[in-house]
Amino acid sequence: MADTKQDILDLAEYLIRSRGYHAFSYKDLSTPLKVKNAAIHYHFPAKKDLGVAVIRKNIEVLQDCFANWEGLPAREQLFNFIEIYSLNSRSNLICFMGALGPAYQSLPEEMRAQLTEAGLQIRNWLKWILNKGIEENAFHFNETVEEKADVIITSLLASLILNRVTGDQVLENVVSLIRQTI
Amino acid sequence: MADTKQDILDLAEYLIRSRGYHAFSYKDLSTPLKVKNAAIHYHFPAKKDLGVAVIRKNIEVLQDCFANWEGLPAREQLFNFIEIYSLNSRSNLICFMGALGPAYQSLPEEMRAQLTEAGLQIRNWLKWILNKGIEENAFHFNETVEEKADVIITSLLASLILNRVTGDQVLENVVSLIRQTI
DNA sequence: TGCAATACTTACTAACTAGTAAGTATATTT
DNA sequence: AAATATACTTACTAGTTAGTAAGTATTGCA
Repeated sequence: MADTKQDILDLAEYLIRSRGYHAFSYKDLSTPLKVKNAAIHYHFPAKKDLGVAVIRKNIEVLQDCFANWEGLPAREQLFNFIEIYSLNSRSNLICFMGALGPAYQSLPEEMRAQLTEAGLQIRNWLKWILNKGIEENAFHFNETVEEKADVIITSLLASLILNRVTGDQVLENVVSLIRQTI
Repeated sequence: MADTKQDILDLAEYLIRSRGYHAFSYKDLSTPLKVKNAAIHYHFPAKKDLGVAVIRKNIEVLQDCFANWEGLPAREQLFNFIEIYSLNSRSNLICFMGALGPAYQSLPEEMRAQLTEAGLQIRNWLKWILNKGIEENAFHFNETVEEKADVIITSLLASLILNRVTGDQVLENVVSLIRQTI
């Protein structure tokens, strides 16, 4: 038996991350999955439940990554994190934060709360890994970890967006600069 | 006589930059402006015409800025450019590229073309001003101008997005780092 | 064997969407 | 004064949207 719920969630994530939350409908899910729209409402009563589930899934995947990297040198962990964006770029997907963040003010409250939590978690992990790298004498930058963390997260996030708009070089340039200035 | 067309365009820009292209309707324009939806179709026959007009307006405003700054030292021009983002942040607006870029694949072809053109123009100006600053001995960075330009534009763009999601410090941190590493 | 839970489908709706055709008031030009 | 252009309104539509109530087939369990 096919896991319809998982299929719905995976396709919803793909649609959100390639078109945006407001640019896909239940039909965009039901037609390719060959189910009726009521089947989607059975698993996710409202569209916002689908949105929340997609954000939660992304948070959990990230947390699993962070947990699996535990013990690795800070430099390696940071480069693994950056590699996620390169993989996204190759499959022409932007990250969930880049897809949903711009529409923040038009999102249901539950989605906004999850998005804020996700953003804080990623930022906190980045600050933590930068501090760890400083302690390990692996990173040598003069700015504060808050400044460095915010530049890394923002430039990676927007690179995926601009890659689609102006071409494929943006992420490569950004990754190259981060590697040189860390 | 009120300039309805300009009012429509201004409100459409506000709605796109606070909610996104797919999250506003003709009703969101007609109700506050106290006109009927047909009045909007009179000035902008299709929704995509409104989208194209908003992008074009933003391109022209930017080009006017660049023209007005001509003659100023590169450092001052770059800081003026950064100041635009601080102003946007204070009025809780993201830039048109941050609002429309994530939905790129779901936008009408005419809008995509304008968006790509806008992205290339901004990137080219940034590269040009960075080169100018190097010639003036005002900038001292070791990376390529392409890398530096891409990090500046992406981190500013995404700072406005993350400021809304996680709080108000992101843009300040990013601006501080850019100023230190230029 | 019967009961209940799970995972749907069928069939529907109310609200909203962008968009249009035809009419009207006002200002401008000839 | 008549004709024309501008800037709308009125009144409508076809299609889409998320969402629901009721029915059904299948599975696992007591």
